[in-house]
Amino acid sequence: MSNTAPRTRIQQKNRTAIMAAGLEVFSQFGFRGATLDQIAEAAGLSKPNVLYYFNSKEAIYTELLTGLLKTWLDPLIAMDDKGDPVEEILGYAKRKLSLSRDFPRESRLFANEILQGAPRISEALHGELKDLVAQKAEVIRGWQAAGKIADVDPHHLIFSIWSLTQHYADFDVQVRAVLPVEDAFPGAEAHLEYMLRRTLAV
Amino acid sequence: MSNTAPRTRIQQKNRTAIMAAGLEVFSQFGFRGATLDQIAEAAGLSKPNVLYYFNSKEAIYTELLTGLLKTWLDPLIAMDDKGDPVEEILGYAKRKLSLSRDFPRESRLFANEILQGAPRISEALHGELKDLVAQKAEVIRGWQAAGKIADVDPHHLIFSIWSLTQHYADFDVQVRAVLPVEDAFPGAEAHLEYMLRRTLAV
DNA sequence: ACGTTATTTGACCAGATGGTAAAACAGAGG
DNA sequence: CCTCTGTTTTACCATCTGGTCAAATAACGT
Repeated sequence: MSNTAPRTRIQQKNRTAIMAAGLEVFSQFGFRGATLDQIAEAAGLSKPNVLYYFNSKEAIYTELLTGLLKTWLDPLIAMDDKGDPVEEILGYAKRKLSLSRDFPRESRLFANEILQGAPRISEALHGELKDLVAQKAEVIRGWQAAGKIADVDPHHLIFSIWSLTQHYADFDVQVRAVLPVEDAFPGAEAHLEYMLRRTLAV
Repeated sequence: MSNTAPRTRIQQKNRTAIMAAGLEVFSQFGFRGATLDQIAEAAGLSKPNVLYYFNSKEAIYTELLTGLLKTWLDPLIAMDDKGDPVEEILGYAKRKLSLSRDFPRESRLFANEILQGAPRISEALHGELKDLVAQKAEVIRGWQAAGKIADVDPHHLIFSIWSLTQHYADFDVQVRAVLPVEDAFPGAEAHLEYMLRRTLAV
């Protein structure tokens, strides 16, 4: 029943509700810490009813995860080797930061999976992700060879963008606890832009 | 039995073994995902024997967590307002990166706790941590007023150091999957130093 | 060697957890 | 009204989980 094409309207609705509930619960407790009862309650369904739409707890989780990966890679894919180097990299970083602002639970779900050793996604990490990063690292090296940006290690540059942006979603409660202002994102974006412009300047 | 002062040598040994096992298991699965059986097995003890030394699963966890917090704050405490600003900040960042290299499980345990909403440590976040950061932010503002470093938001500067350094411990499997070299840390340190020097330069 | 204390074990328990089976129910088409 | 398909519920199960208890065993001081 966990196929891709939902038939009826009610299936559509309930599958969506379960996915939303799963996102909420898995992102907070990780795969092992989350329970079907929690998910069922959050979705407003009974547990067996949830299992009518998804074969298992794991089916919900993996479907969430794979759906996520695409969203997570898209901003990097959009980085264009024909654009202005600094603006392309900055644009990528800002898109990534927007993801943290608009989809914090998705970010935390992903973070949880990686933290726990990525048992259900390591294949994609060694495949899709590695390839994409390698390809974009080449683009960055091209820009560096042309003298357009400073000579920093492309992989670590990408890591630094990941970490700087995801931090505001994944460590949200810490940021909130420490920061004297309500909304962290305006300051975060300004700081991110400043750091990156300075780092990339030739 | 979860007091601070272990009496006999055998208590010392077993409590240490349990803490080590707890660190291993909790850092991988988070509090809810970890089980006493896993911890007991990792410690080479029976489950009731573990509970002879610690009253509960939670007792192990909280003792780990509080012990950790100190280790985590020390590098920031050591940042001296009387030293050279750039070198002080860089020194802090490097000490933090060393923690990620030498104590990755501790970092992941902490990350797991924050990710899951920090239910058992939010008090410390709003107290000790917030105060310490506020105090060091003042130090940084002092350096900026004296024209020694660039005018970046002190809080976000600290966040960026946290995220850049912890990334290599918390997202270890991702870094390993993507990076074409074995050891990420030499490159990470060089990149971190480069970024920070450029960011802080007046 | 002996009694006392510290440690370890095996048996056990109540509740939670992922999952199943079958019956009850709802809705659409004839 | 009836049947067929899709949906939901009730009752249930095996296993796991955190934790307890009392008995067995090891250490230790004398």
